[in-house]
Amino acid sequence: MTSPATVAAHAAAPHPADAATRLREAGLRVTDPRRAVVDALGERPHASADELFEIVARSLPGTSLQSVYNALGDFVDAGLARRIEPAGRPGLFELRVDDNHHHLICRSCGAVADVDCVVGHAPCLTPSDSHGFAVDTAEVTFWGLCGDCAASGSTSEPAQQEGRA
Amino acid sequence: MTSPATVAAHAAAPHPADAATRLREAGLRVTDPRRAVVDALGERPHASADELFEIVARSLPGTSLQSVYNALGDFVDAGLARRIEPAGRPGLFELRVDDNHHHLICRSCGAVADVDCVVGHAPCLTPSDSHGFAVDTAEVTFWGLCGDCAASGSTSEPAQQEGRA
DNA sequence: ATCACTGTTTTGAATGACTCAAAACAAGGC
DNA sequence: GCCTTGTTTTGAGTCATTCAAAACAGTGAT
Repeated sequence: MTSPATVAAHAAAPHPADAATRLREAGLRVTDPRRAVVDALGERPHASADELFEIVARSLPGTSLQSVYNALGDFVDAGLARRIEPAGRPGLFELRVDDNHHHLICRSCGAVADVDCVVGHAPCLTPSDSHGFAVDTAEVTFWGLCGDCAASGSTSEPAQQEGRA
Repeated sequence: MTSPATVAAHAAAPHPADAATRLREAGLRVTDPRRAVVDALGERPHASADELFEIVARSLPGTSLQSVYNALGDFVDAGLARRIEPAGRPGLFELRVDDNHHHLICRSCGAVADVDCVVGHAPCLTPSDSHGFAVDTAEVTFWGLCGDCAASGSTSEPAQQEGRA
């Protein structure tokens, strides 16, 4: 975590670079588990460590859950991934880090969808009274029911389901 | 008490009623632990179950942490309290439930302050693309440094500190 | 290509914040 | 004051995550 070269100027690849390149650009060593985690994140945005672990297990059996946690922690530190923590749910990870977007979460099934922030940059909203705080981020989470759950009566199980548009 | 000056059209007492009354009004049985928890919540908004347990222990030793959790859960179910869950921190409870206000949280010491409303571009409060979701709530959390932490160099310990209202 | 240096992975255990369950107990209506 | 039903206690269990030490593997220099 104490990498001398702090934030490598990740010159924001114009298109999804492959895992190894992304890792190198973020100043991280390229290892099999890390590559697999990056790929898993690409395959499934908004996945929990556990879900990523399962995906990784398919392409790289023998990888430990701890390694997935390590990789994710390193990614977040290196600015390669972002972690969101919806109330009452395990943390979720995503690769979209360069824009200030928000999330839409289904109360019933937990599906998550991205919402673009028109403002784009960090504090897109400002409190009416900031109580002396120096605010740097406004985190916005929209709660509701996804189309499927609204259709099926909202009483569904918290089955894991990705909010595909 | 107070002069019944204007017609209080709303059922809820316009000013902080005492614990027992609040409990009864919420349809809950009045017990010592519950009364103590309501009082603790009044004394310290945005406290965790653990903190409330410590406060309760002063006025009512022998109360178990589990009872505090039970009480808080019942309060939330009864609409007497609200629970917020800032990323990376234990859940916090507050008695302000009748308005949809937001929160300002100090990254350094964890102080929390209430924000009545928010100003900014409308699209930030109503998703630009709701991906088929039926949205019912927009939760906004502002992250930053409170005045004290900003002054003392931001590198302070996560010492528990309440953002005085 | 090989080495050493240092970061990474694995294994196993530990933690914090809750939740579940059963038995003892008490609030509130009759 | 009794009875029913909800509440509190005690104790154990869970989940997501973190800590730590030893084995291991990238990477830049040789």
